[in-house]
Amino acid sequence: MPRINRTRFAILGMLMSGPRSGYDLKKDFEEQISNFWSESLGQIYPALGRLKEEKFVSVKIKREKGRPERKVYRITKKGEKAFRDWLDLPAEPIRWRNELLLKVFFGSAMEPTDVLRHIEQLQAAELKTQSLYQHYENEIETRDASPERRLYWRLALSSGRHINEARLTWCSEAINEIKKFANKPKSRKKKSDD
Amino acid sequence: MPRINRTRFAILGMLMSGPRSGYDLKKDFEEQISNFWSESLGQIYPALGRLKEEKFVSVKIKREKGRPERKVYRITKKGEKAFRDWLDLPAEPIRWRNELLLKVFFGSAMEPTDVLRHIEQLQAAELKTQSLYQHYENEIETRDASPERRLYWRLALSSGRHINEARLTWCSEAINEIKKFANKPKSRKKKSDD
DNA sequence: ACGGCCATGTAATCAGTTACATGATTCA
DNA sequence: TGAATCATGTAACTGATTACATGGCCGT
Repeated sequence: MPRINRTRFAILGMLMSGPRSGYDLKKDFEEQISNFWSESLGQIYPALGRLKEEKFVSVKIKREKGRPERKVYRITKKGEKAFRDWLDLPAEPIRWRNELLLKVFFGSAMEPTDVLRHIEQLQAAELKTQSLYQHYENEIETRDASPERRLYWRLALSSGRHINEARLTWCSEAINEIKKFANKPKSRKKKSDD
Repeated sequence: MPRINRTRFAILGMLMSGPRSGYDLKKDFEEQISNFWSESLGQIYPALGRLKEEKFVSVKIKREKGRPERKVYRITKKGEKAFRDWLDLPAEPIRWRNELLLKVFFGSAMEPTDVLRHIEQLQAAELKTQSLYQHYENEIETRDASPERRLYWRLALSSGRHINEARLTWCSEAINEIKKFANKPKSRKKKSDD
């Protein structure tokens, strides 16, 4: 069966909380859900065009002095129906493609120190992400949205925080295990120059 | 900059531990790393063709009675070099696209019970995955591989286990929070027929 | 003057899945 | 005989990113 196009529904979902331009949508995706979703402008603009043709959205051109022209899209009744129908469908499981784990899996083709380097890079990135979460959580509370919308926003964010913590835990464990392995004299290969 | 083709390196990595056919590769991807990687035959066969042209692999046709002809690929010195060069590069961060979280984020367009249904579906799937991990972990020990290869195999697997646990924790928390919200009389909408 | 942001869009390319096409063997 | 597995490949299509193209405004 053909896969459904999620970009369309991500856009419709955003338009549910008010009309926006393509450019606005891109910013909202990044500011609100970059944690688990991303769309490029190269997808957003064509998708908006198709949604327009199908009458899932309507457009109004807004001119404001001192700014370029903007095409502001508003979801229609027909669009809302389509969006709710999609919401009802079970979510498709994600397909993982994790390059770091692939490299770790092939780790025996490297020196242990090289594997450690890779994991430490992930660890550094995850620590950065971790420090962002507190910031995001505070920001939700400053947004003008209903308690219900805040609840779901918080839940989506907390999912990211849990995964982030899990990755950090794994990094520590993996680093320990690799060091333990590398220090066993029996298992070291050539290069005994230490 | 152009993205690098990871399929090629996933294949080369598999060939590092012995020659295989395209069909074998597909099975190995599924049995060993489906946890964080997947390749379809529609990608494997063309990729093998290109790797052959570039002299990263060599081919031998194997005929065994009672079985169709197989093309068995072996990594060359040149291929090993290319593989190690790729291993050295830092891994690119994964692009998340999580349809379930997208639906949860848009949860205020549904009844809380519908959001709960989605999360419970994820929970059921993750519980299934959880029960698979013990099985996989036992299997690693039965495989004919060096302690080093087993270590990295175990680490790649344990990453999945940590993420799985994190998702299950999140599911429980999310279910609780949504139920708490839905039971607050103030925040319920129409449909007071209970 | 130049960089950065606002704003829209198209084209080229790559990545990836599914369907199509073929054909042998084995087992029920 | 018909389904399942082994085995290889191509074609069609969808998905997604990046580069290209255009142009105005604002601040330094």
